[in-house]
Order: sequence, then C-alpha cells, then structure tokens
Amino acid sequence: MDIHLTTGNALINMYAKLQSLAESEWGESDRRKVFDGMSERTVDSLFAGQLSKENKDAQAISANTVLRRFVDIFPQLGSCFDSRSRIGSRVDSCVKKGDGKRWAEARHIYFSAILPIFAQYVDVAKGKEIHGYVIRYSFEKDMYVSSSLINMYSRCSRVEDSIRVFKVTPQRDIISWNSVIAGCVQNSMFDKGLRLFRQMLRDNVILGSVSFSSIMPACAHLTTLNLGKQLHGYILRCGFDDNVFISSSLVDMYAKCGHIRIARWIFDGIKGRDMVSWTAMIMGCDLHGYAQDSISLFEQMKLEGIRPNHVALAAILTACSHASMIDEGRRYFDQMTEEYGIRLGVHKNVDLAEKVVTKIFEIDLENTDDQSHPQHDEINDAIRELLEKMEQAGYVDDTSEVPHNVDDEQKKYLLYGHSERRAIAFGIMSTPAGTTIRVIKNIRVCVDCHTVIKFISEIVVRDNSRFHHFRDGECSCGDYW
DNA sequence: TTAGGGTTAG
Repeated sequence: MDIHLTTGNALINMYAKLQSLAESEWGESDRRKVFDGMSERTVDSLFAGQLSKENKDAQAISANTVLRRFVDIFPQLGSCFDSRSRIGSRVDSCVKKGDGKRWAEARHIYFSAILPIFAQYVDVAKGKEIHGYVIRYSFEKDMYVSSSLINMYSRCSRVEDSIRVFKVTPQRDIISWNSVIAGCVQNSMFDKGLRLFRQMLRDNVILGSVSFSSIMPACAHLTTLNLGKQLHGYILRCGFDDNVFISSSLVDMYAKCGHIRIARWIFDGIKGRDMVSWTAMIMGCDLHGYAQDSISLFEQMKLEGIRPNHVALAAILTACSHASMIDEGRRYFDQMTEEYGIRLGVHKNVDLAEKVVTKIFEIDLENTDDQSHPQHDEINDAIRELLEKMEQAGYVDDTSEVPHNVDDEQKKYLLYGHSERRAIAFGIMSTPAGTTIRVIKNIRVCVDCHTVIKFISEIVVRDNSRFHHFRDGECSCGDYW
C-alpha cells in the first residue's frame, strides 16, 4: 500500500534509531525504501531520526551531514554555515522573493536540533543568527528551542544571555532548568547555579538525574560538603546512584571536600566506569598526595582498554610533578604525543597573560588585613599561645613568602595575620577537643603557615593546590608544598 | 513523527 505521510515518517524514524544500535542489522537502505515508497514527503521525512540524540551519540550521522541536509532544504542558510555573510538579510530577501513557503516549513524542531551544533563548535556568531531567526518567526516560546539557546549561549561563555533567554521563556520544564543551572556551573558561577537550584526546588519541579550531575560540581568547587552530602542522600532516595555521570561527580565532590576514602568507595562501586570516572579518581588521589595510587589507577585504566584523553594526561602528569617522579613524568609525556596523539596547548598565550595582569593591577594590593572579626583579639591571643608552644618545640619562622618591603620583625607580625592560621586558632578555641576542623582557603597556603600547621596538630588543610594531611609533624605532600 | 539538558583539568 501507499505509505501515508506521517506513518512513513514514523517508519523512517524507527529504522534510523534501530540503525544507531550497536551491531544493528538495519541500515540506510531500509530507510531509503520507505522514503521512496512515499507519494507525499515533507521536510520531516528527510530529517526523521537524523537529528536524534541517539544518532548523534552513536555518530551514525556527522554534524556536517546534518548541516548539508539542512542547507539542501534551506539553501539560504548556506551562508550561515560556511561564510561570514549575515543570515538575517538573506532570510528577508528570500521571503520577499516569494520563497516564504519553504521558510514556513522550517518548524522549531530543526532549530532546536541545529543549535547544539553551534554550541559544540562554540560559534556564538552563528548561534546568534539562528536566535534572530527564531525571534523573527516566533519560535522563542518553544521549550525545546529555548533550552537549545540557553545551552548554546552558555557553551559560548555567555551566561548572561542564557539567563536572559531562561527568564523570558513562558513555560519551563526540567530541561530548561537543568540547562540554565548547568550553564552557570560550567562557567564557574557556582553561587548563581545553587540559587537557581533552590528556586527550582521551591517551584516543586521534579528533579531528574541530570539535575544532580549538573549541580554537584558546584559543591565540589565550593567545598560545600554538607550540601554535597544532602544531594547524595537525595540521589540515593531517587535511585540515581547507578548513573555514571552522577557517581563520577560524587567521586569528584567527596575527593575535593576531603573525603578521599568515600570517593574511592563510590568509585569502586561504579559499574561501567568511563574515562571521566577514572580521571576524577586519579585527580582525587593526587589532590590528597597519593601520587602512587594515581599512577596505578592510570595503568589499570589503560589495561581495561580505556584510552586517556588530554584531561587524563594532564591529571597523571600533575601527579608525577607533585611527587617529583621525573622519569615516570617523561614516560607519560612521550606516551601522550606518540601513543595518544595529544598536542600541547595553552602555553605562551600572551593575550591571556596581559588580561590577567590588568585584572591583578585593578586589585587594591595594600588592603590585605581585615580585622573585622568579632573575636579578633581572642584569636590573636590563641595564636600567641600556640606560637610559644611551637617555638619551644623548635619552630623557626620563615618570612621568605612575605612580599612587603618591611623589616623582619614587621614581616613576622604580618605572618600572624595569615587567614589559615587564624582559622585554625579560631577552630581550636571554639570547638570541643577532638572536633574535625576543616579549613578551606581560596589561594595556596603560605610556606610558613605550612610549617606552623605541622607543629600545631593532626590536621587537614585544603588550599588551592591540594590537601595537606598533617600528622606527627609530617605532611602528606612530602613538603613538596 | 521529528527536537532541547549532565560528570574529569594543569
């Protein structure tokens, strides 16, 4: 019988999805047969099954193929994909020429499918042209199109634009929320991401697994262990703990929040660990000074047939560097280029260096001592008391890290003001004996404070570089510092 | 019927 339009489209879609399955016996020819048997076809017939996520993941169809087909249907869009000319004027001119009927066929579906390609290639100029078109033809209220736009802008580091799109979307579903929250978190706007997450909870939105894997990195980066634990409980109640995205993000969160053993326990329980899971664990071990574990994990990962990417290589090279393992480091460096074909990047970026320097000079460098803490004087007394005991135990101050141009006595005084030792003194005086004190610092601990902490106690300090487990006058970083 | 969101970094 003649294949009816929507039935035919549905069949094509089915064959396309079957084709994307591993070792599928279905192929292009099955789709073709249905397509050829249809007396009436539309744009949908051409695209059925082609733009689905399953197909993209399986790479059954490349981004370029999608674009080529898209341009076949809408030749006016060609300029948007392969040249610098503006799409907007072309759209208008082809509508004027009476070609508007074809554009009317361009339903929102294609735009929500095409935008992720610009997100992937980080091409905000082309993404914006599509956005203009979306507005002109009133597709912007569609949740699919809007979440594609949110994602495109945030992948291009334009979070403000993402949030703007989110705010003007009249109806929001879980994917709209996840898109904007993930956008904030991926662009290091962790507080904003958490605020939106809480607002989503207040709005009684039912969370999905993606909601958790999107927000968890915020807890990891902010070292907010309590919040991370609450989310972990939530995850267990939802039964999402077998999701590899979520378990990898939990490994990372617990490692960054100081619980390396819990991180390892979660990692060991992951079924179907992928490269990201391994890399998160490798970095976690390194963060805690267990470089040898990082190396054995890396080797084990390779044995399991998982090919490391540039992030995994960065992780293992960092581990070698922290443990002063020069031979291993060189071996991995050679493997990186020879076996894995990874080239060096970043490096010698003068433009970036200039931007950073400009920012640094905008900061008031003289303004470092903040004395506003209500127990400022008590903390001073506690530090003085600790110092006396430390000096009896053999502590000698090291003022080499004090950059100010003052005499040695002044420098010694400046060291008293360092936030890490003040935090420890405050922790000791305000908690019962035996309480775990967690100190989180946003810059690297100073070398003298590092010595001081070794004298004070069995203590764990996390600075911007790593965890320092101080015990019996030794530190887990092996004084690599 | 076709379409949108997620984990790892020096």
